[in-house]
Amino acid sequence: MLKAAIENPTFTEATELLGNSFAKHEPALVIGNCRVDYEGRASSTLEWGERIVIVKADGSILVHRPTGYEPVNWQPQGCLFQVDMPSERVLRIRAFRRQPREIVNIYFDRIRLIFSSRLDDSGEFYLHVSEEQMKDALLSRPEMLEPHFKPIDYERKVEPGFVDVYGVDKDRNLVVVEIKRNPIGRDAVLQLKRYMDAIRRETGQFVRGMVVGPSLRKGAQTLLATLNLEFKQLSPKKCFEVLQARKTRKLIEFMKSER
Amino acid sequence: MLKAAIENPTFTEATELLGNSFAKHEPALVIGNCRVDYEGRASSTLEWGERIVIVKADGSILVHRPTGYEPVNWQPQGCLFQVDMPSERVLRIRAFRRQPREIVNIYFDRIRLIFSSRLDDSGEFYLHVSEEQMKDALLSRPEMLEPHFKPIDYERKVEPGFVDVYGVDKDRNLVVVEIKRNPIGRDAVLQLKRYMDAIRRETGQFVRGMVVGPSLRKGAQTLLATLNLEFKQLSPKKCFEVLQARKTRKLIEFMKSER
DNA sequence: ACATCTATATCGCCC
DNA sequence: GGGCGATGTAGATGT
Repeated sequence: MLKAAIENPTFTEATELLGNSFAKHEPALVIGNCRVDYEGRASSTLEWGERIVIVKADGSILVHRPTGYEPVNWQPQGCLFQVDMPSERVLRIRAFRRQPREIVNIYFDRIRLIFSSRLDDSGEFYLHVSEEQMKDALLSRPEMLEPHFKPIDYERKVEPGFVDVYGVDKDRNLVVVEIKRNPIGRDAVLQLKRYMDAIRRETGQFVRGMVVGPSLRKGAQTLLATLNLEFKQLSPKKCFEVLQARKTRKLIEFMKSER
Repeated sequence: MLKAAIENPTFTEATELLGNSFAKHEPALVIGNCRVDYEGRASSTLEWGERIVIVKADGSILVHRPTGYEPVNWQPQGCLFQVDMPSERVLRIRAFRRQPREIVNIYFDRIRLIFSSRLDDSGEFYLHVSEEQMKDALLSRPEMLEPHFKPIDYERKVEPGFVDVYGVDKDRNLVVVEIKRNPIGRDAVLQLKRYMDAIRRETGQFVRGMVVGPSLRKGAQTLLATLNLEFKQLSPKKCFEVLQARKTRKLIEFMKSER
């Protein structure tokens, strides 16, 4: 049984551990004194120094210096790794990538630490300004949609699904709003159209339709014009700020009431 | 004396090692089961899983999952670190940044490996462009040589070898260009002279000669003046930037078809 | 596969 | 410090 971590391993130990790691597509980590060559779209050399090298399960590799957010050398996922000893005193890690054809060679003359183990990471990652939260932000500040817009209802059930936000404009026209967190495509526009048709059938009134999101995708622009619908730019960032402001306002009110 | 690396440390050991590391602004590395919260321009949560955390000397921090080129959470350089134990079973690393105000909190419930040590890395990093690529860049943007310069051919065969670039200036004088990636020495100047002589014999016309490269070495300067030749400064970095514009390919294909 | 757009982009340069 | 541009950008999404 191989140990997961070895401090100051011999090159033979390191070669064995890394070879095994690459074969099993397990992540690995090497800290040591190394030199790095890159050749591909551009080419680079990095002279001797102590760095942290991370080899990942998906075939990506990162070389990190002791400072700086960005890796000094890297290879995105999908490349092939090799480990060998060009001489008794050197261990080489080779990361090869096709399309574009690029190679990163890392030569170690001293290894301080080597670690290799399966890492069990199935935890979900959430970026918090969801479509739901964007809706909350818009309800909290309806004037972000347009001046004098008044929301009547949200997540209103109609034939094909739920209307995100539903309200009236300054001329008392009904407005149906479809919110998207990501750039708006043709599908979102057609979804809005279906909701509008349902609301029009239900009320018998003229209905304005608006898609709200960070930006418009190529095809959506023309489709909007064709269907005579509108677009209002609203970024998750802006919504995040609105929600933050509301949270602090509520906190202040709460503190006042407790006083 | 603290060890640089500890496998399966207790939280007390880890807190001590990391506290020491942060105080001395030394890089540190933690591998373990953790949960991550981010709050700032946006906000995010990452649920439990095994990851690699790198804390750097300049106040940057990276949280890497076992796959993917990019860190799942991070903080750029210049933030403040804290380590503590909110409970006996949890170790927290806190990375705080002002402007924009952002916080990353990492909670570990198990630490597989911890490493902390000064890393000695003073090695230079060079981003290269080959002589060939410099030629491509010059063909792509001939005005970099001088205004109104028009290339006619490249790698043209003459008696002693291949002329890098061959063209005409705004007064229709022939121009022979010799490109070097490294500082230009006497040898490169003499090489250019031989090419010029060959072209002059071939065409019977007056020929201007120019060496192009990042800089001139001592002896080359005087030799250039003696032979009445010219030097144009052009760095590999500049060429690299031009090549990124990607106009090169089209021009070369055009010239190939015209040759 | 290729083009286009986003990013907690980061990083550098200039003002 | 703010604005703009480059990045071996990487990564996602639509064609």
